[in-house]
Amino acid sequence: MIQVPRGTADVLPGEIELWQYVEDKARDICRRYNYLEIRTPIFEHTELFQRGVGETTDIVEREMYTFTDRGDRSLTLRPEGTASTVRSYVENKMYGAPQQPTKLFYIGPMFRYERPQAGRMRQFTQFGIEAIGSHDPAIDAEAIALAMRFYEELGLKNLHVELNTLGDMESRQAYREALINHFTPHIGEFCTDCQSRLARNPLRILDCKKDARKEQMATAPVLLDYLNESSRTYFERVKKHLNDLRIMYEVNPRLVRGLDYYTHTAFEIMERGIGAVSTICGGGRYNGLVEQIGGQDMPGIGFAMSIERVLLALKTQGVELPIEQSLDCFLVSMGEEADAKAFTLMDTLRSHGLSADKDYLGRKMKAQLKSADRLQAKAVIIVGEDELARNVAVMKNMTTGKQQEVALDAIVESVKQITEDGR
RNA sequence: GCGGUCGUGGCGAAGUGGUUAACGCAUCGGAUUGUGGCUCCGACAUUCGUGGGUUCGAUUCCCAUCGAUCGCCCCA
Repeated sequence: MIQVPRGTADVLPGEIELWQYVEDKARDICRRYNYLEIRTPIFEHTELFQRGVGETTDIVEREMYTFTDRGDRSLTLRPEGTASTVRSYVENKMYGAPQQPTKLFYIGPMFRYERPQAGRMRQFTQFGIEAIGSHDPAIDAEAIALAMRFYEELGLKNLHVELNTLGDMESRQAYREALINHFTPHIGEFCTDCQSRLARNPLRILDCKKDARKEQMATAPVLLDYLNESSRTYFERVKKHLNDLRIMYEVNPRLVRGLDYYTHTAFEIMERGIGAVSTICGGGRYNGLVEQIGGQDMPGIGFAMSIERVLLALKTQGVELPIEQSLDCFLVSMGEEADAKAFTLMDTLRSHGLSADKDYLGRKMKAQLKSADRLQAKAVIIVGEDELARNVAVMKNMTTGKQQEVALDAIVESVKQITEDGR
């Protein structure tokens, strides 16, 4: 038997309704915050991610689905959405549009070659936003507010925002060097992971659980001391805007996001209980990225969240989304002629906007009623030979169980009456 | 990339080196010859992820492989 590839999954009827609800909610929230949807290709030139995400990141070093096409081009299934969005922004000269900043959102599949576990798939779906072209700290706060409102309206609780600043490029660079100088003399005592982090991303060493008690950890330089004045005030203003919006957050100086392009604001939204991974949303500011990808020097901020993890969080929190799926009308028929009549009646109902179905397995009346019940049909129309002869049908209200004869040319109204009663 | 656990009908789940692989749910049929949700009766795996090995014999033991799951790394 051929199975789905590892780390991928089918979303079947019964679950797809949850996806649709969550995606509809995302689109509605974005509409209110005036972010417009963009769809970019699912694969891009490999170079885009190498430059955009960063050569030394785990994503680029070991997680990309890269292949060569028949034209000998190196292409990669997108591992995240920001690089593609920024590429499109530059390529389509969106910076020239009259309305700035450019505020975009996307929902779509991303791909990373990893060992699957709870909340981590090789193909997963991200909902993300990007605001490109503004230095205003308020827009950083807006991004976080948008995400939080989205969760709130879905019914998620007990989320917390972790916030940090990485400073501008200058501050970040200075801090990075300070860390390297600090750890290098003792790196032999650290775990192998940390040893590799030293060159790649020394900020990550601070995050290590194994080496957390080492003396060098306690004495390590603190990022705050390396922030220049403008980076510091920027962070203060982001926090003030969040306070103004009454969004609770916790400053976590150890929050270091893995992608190379982040500057200034970095944040994660966490939810305990969806497995080993509790980050439901991650984002931050990327002031160097647009230029890195070949555009002008334009600031940007965005976040991405995985729909899979949102769904997991909803499940672990026991949130019931208001999804109703029921059929307006099920047609039950006995005999060949009546069956043909039911078929055309059904078509009439459908043409009037009602949902309707019938049996196609030649089953008995009892079984047909059972189908109607299982489909949660609000109304059932029963047509047999003698009703047919008199141009009527039995109209049954499945909620009350009551039934009465109705003229065939009045069934649309009759079904509508029943479906509207149910509301 | 590393480590743990697991893989029996549509789903859940027992089981044993030896000639019939429990049970529950679901499904279908009947009791109820034109009426659902309850009840009762009946039907439903030549087969135990796949491939190979050990054995007189394997679903049960061994190896490999694929997959699931949990954790590490990292991330959404």
